[in-house]
Amino acid sequence: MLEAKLQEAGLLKKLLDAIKELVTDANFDCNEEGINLQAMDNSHVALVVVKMESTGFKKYRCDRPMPLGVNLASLTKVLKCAKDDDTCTLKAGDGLDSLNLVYEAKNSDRIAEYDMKLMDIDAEQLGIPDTDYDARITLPAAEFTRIVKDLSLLGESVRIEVNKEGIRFVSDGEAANGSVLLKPTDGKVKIGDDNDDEEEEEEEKEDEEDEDEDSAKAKKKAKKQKKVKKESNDDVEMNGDEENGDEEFTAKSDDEGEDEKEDEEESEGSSKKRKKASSSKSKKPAKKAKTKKDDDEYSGGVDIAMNQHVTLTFSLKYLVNFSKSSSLSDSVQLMMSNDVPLLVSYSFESGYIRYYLAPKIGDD
Amino acid sequence: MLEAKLQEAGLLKKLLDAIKELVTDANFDCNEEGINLQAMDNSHVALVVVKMESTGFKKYRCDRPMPLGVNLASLTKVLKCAKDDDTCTLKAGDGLDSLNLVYEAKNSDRIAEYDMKLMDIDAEQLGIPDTDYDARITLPAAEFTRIVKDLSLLGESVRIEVNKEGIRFVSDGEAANGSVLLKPTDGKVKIGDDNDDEEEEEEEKEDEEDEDEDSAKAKKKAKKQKKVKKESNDDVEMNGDEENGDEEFTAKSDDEGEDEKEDEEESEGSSKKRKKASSSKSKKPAKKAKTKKDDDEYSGGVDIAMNQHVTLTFSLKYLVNFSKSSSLSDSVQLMMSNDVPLLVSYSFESGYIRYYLAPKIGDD
DNA sequence: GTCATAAACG
DNA sequence: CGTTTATGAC
Repeated sequence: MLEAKLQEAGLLKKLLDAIKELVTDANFDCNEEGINLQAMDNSHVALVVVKMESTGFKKYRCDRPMPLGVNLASLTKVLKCAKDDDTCTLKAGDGLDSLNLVYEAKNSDRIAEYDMKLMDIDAEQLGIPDTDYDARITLPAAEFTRIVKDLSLLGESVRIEVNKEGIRFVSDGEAANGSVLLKPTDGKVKIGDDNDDEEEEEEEKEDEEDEDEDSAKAKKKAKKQKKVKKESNDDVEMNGDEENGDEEFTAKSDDEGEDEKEDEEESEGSSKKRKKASSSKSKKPAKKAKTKKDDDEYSGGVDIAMNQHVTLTFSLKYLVNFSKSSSLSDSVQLMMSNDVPLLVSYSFESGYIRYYLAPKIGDD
Repeated sequence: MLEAKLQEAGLLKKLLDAIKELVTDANFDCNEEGINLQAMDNSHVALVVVKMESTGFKKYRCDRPMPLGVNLASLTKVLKCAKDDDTCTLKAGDGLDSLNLVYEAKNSDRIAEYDMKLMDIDAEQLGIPDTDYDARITLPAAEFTRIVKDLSLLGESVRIEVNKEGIRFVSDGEAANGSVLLKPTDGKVKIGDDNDDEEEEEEEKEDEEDEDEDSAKAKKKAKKQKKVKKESNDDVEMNGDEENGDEEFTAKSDDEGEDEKEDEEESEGSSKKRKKASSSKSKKPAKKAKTKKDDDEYSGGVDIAMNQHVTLTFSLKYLVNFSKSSSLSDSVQLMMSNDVPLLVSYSFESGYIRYYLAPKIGDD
């Protein structure tokens, strides 16, 4: 049995607005820790992951894991019937095939109740590799939206380049080419170990990257992990030691709604520190508090950390779609490594929405 | 000859916006008391009645009754040429087949003049029964709009239930069912005689409703009439004694533009008080002042008075259409009796727009 | 306010 | 089936 009371229906509305054009049906996997959603987009090109932690709810109770198969168009309609500041209580019985939503207006006698049919969705859950990203960029969500929208007017794709200058978005179109460069607000691209206090190391890194990246990386790994974790502004880890770090999503057949955690458990064994850091992300109150703090404190600037130059090309159509999530957060993080899917992450209080998009091959 | 000067062209614009999608052509029946419009919607399911009392005009003169046959699309176009705060003077000559409109900007030398062709409309005037409604609900117009729009996302029809809890709107759709309950703002559904000062009678009523409604009603009729009239916040009578109360519209062949008044004269004879109250509504300055006062004073709450439980089902499409009139008033009144057309009424200074909609039979 | 899509109409 | 019209997105 699930009973989850959200203080503001608006959060759910925004989440659905963000994903409903990408995904038609998806399981809301509810368990005691919260609600997770994971789905490939309709054309099976992008992966959407939503997490709403139980602590983000005013009331939360879920006795046992329940995958709630939802048609997102239906849920969107039902949520349209809520005002943003209504409270929203989700209820689902163990054996029932419907989701009950109750909206209560803040200071009013209006109570609206909806019952939405659920469906069985054959969820091919994907294992999300816990990638070592070579570049992490935090920028204002509105800035990202603006850039991808602008460039989408010119061409189909955008090449994103991260180097010590900053991050550059380049689109070549029929009629015009466009290039947008964002420099880090503090003027410094945090290089290598993500530590801008050690300037000499920064220099060292720059040289290495252009010649012998792998050895440089290997050499710095252990240090990087700690430092990135310690000072980064975000929930997404920039580095890890797993050998599967650069692989694409691997299909899994289970349906247990704790995929991310399980992935970590399955694939990790080499680094105790990483494992701890990684799983704390999805469970520990300490981490949640940090997320909230980050959002509240986000200053509107551009922050760039990288281990090596990254250049990737993506379909703008998808990035534009992802950028709809900017209603959920002031900032967005881009995580990139060469030849690895881009991770676009919007964090909100007690949760996040993340998108993974495979790069185009070649440089079309 | 008609000459009617409206202080604000905006009023006419709003009225046309409200009905132009429901009705294509209609007679503006002008007489010395004002301008009335009465028309079935294009699919002959709903009835629209508009009244603009002469006192609502800055200048008003109409020597003899004139039905002005107007294509509403044309009039809408012509009215688009006026600014909302322009004055608008309507002129029509006795023998002429056109309507002259003059717009004068408030503090300007701009005078615009339009002539619109009139047409002969074979108006089958309908006699509107002066129904005894068993439930009267006053609610914020925006709330009503919101509810019917929301529910129209889910299904075609809405079942409206009025009972001592409040008013409930229920829609069953393919993907989801919805139910919105509005409780009266003061917490009390005024039951039976509409008098909430007599609590013990309220209790008594509640019991009666569930068992022997007719006798209870009969017993209380005389008192109800007075009290409802006295304290109700609206222009629409909730109760009356006529035997034609529960009949549907009856077609009339005349075309004289004073239908409502004539109806009253024709059908009433039993209750002097009612007649007086009813006709004063459309004529006396005292009543107009009250209407205005009501609008000004409307507090935004939900007020419910009922004699017995009412449950009716309506097509949401029409209710959504009706709710476009909310630009004309902050509040809307719903008047309902079982098996009788719903009356939806928006009052504005010196006039109103009303819609009648027959309930669906069965409960589909 | 304009545009694009979706429903309604002929 | 094409046209027209209403409604929602930008």
